[in-house]
Amino acid sequence: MKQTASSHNYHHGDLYQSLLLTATEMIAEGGTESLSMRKLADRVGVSRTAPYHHFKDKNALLCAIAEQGFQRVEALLQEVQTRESSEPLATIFTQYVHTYIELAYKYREQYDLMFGRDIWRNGTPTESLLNRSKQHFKSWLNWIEYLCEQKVIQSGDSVLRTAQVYWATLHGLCRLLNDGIYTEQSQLNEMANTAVDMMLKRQKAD
Amino acid sequence: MKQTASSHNYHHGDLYQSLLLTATEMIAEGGTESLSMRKLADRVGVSRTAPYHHFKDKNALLCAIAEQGFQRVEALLQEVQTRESSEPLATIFTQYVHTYIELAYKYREQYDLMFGRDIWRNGTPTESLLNRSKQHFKSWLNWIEYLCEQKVIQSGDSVLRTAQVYWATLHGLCRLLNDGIYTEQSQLNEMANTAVDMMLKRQKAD
DNA sequence: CAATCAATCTTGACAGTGTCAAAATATTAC
DNA sequence: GTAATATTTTGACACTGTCAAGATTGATTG
Repeated sequence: MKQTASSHNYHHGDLYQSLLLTATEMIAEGGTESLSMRKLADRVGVSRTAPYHHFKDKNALLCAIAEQGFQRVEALLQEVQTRESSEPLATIFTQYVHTYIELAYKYREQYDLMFGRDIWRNGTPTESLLNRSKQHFKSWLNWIEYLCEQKVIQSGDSVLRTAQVYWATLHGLCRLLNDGIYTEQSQLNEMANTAVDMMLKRQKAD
Repeated sequence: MKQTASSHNYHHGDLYQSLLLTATEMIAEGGTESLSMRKLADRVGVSRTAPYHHFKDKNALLCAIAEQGFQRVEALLQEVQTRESSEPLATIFTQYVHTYIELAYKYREQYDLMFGRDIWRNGTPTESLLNRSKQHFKSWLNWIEYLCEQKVIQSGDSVLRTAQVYWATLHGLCRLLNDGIYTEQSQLNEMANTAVDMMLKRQKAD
């Protein structure tokens, strides 16, 4: 009973990709909680336990999705640095902050997953995810170092601490937005500007 | 079959308080996830559904616990303001930041609950919790306003935005710590200092 | 004191969850 | 074609939140 069309009889073909894609969709729709292995399997058209041959765990699946999120923010960071020739650094930094927040909001559920308890407290992050997240912070640190050298942003005693605090600020803003504590996005744009003002090196101070 | 001792035969006495207390303990031990209504009931020595006569929901129970957390931070904020006569404002502010972070770490699981998805996304915050959290931010805002007036901390265009961004920074730091992204507390003390430096009004700037 | 009522607690039940073990099926290698 | 391997399925288990109906108690009447 073989079908010439490459459709789903028994072996699905590329279940791995299908699972990853559909799971990402489901999370985008209703958050991590609305994603159950069983519903996912259903939606992909496969039995309950089939996913377990492609992902060891639900945790592993979540890590894979989070990893894609980190790829995205890393890509943004890289891309933004290529604009250096055409724009002043302060402008680029400002743009980055705004875009980061926009991304975190657009993919809010995935963002929550990336930094949330599901992975970092309940589950255990995959080696792969761990590497990618560390790598991303390293990229951020490098950029901040560069911006400090160029006297674009204000730095305290240690550049490392500065990078940490600035990222904490950025992350804090995103969480505020995502957790619905300040729901209005208009407010958040202003907040982002205030934050940027705080970070940028001032020309003069009275 | 009545017992003279006031112990648990059928009516427990003050189940409400017992539940609240035990649930808080369980959360402190293993986070929100390790708290199930059934295990809680077991531990208190009562049947599965008994808690439902004192808390409408698991959500309601969580909200009650979160509310206690807000009471604690509100108390800290109030207490800190009484020190004004004996210490300079900048010192008080610095102390507050450090204490806030310490509290958030000491009661990390409860802190996560206070600002986490469980309540603000999955569940729906109780009216009572909503009021208390709004009230607390108002207190914070008032204090920041005062500190701005006294030229103790740096302010951007809007005091409201400043209060929001500063709180976001503080909150971001706590999450970094609590989510185990920067596990070492020594680092966090330095980070707190860097953050405070960023907020305090500088005497001179070059 | 006895009887009623409301508060409180229990048992039973249902649908849902993650995931393990064993069996079934398809694909690939020889 | 047969054997080995990869993939999928069915069955099962322990766990979850919570609803409905019944049991037990303490308080409130007469």
